[in-house]
Amino acid sequence: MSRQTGPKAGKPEPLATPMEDTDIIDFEIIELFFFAYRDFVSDPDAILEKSGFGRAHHRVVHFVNRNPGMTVADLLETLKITKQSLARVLKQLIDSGYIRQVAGPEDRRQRKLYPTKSGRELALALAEPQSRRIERAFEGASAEVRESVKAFLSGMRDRQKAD
Amino acid sequence: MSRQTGPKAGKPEPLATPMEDTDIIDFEIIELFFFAYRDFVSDPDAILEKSGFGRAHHRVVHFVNRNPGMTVADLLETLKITKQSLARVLKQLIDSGYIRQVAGPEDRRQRKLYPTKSGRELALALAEPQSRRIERAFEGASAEVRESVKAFLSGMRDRQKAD
DNA sequence: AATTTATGTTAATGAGGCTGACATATCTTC
DNA sequence: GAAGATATGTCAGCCTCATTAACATAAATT
Repeated sequence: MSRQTGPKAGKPEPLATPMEDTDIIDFEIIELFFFAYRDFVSDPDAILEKSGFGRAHHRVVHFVNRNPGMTVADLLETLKITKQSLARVLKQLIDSGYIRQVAGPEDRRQRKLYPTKSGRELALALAEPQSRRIERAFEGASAEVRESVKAFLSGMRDRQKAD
Repeated sequence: MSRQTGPKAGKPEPLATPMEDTDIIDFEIIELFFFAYRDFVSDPDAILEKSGFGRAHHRVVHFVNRNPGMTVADLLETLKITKQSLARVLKQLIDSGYIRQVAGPEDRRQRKLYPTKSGRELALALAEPQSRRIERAFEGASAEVRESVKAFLSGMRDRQKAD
């Protein structure tokens, strides 16, 4: 006797059929994206935990290395977090000697952010396994395929709001 | 007078040159992937906060809908989290009537997980904006391009450990 | 009968977000 | 020059979602 007693049973019946791709919903790519990102961030996570840092530190180190001289406001805009959230992480990176602040030459209220030498090294060390993973995922792919993937990833972003 | 006083200055000099793509490091795709995922999860996040749920609930609802009858152990393996982390989230989803548990027909220690009708509806509602975003990113792409992107995302995953 | 397995539960901890409120220095505007 | 706006920093408290550790229970296996 299973519980398949029909719609008369007191409790709502559980649904046994899997949710499949439909005309409108592409579950396959949703899942691929989830797994890809989960594993993509696991490499740097493993490196970071040795220094007592986390994912948040990684993001800050990455963007400051990519855009030296960016301000705190720039970073908040990029990461889409609040300044209170950033503060703790940024303070730790500055105290640990990975990032330095310099007052803006024009506007002295600004704090322009720069990596130190060890900050640059950390960013490279974190990017290295991620880059190897990307290379592996592209194994033998043509330049056209690489461009298609970049176009796809770029298309996944929010369109910037007109201000 | 800048601080460009050369290597003799007391403190380590900040590095002003941006970190560019090299032969070995592909920063461009690393960043594209970060932004794409950040925005990809922002759609369901906005829906979930209305019901007081979070990202963790989304993941559970999604996978139970995709694989009805999966066990708690299956889910832990898929999400790569601990059972204590899963417990709270799963309990809330069961109490709210989105997921049901049924003792395994062969092994009665198992709890097989199924979506209810409203659980199915929730999963679809969460997937819908993500799927629209994917469609937008693929706008006018050929079937070959879609396959290439899927192959790329799939290649980004960890290789499964042989047991 | 003893052990292993699948699951559940409780308690303490930590990372990394959030809001709100307020402080300070500096730039802009009247 | 005073007033206001802006960029940043800081304090306090809260939330979600993850962690480890320890223990409980029921059911399967040996």
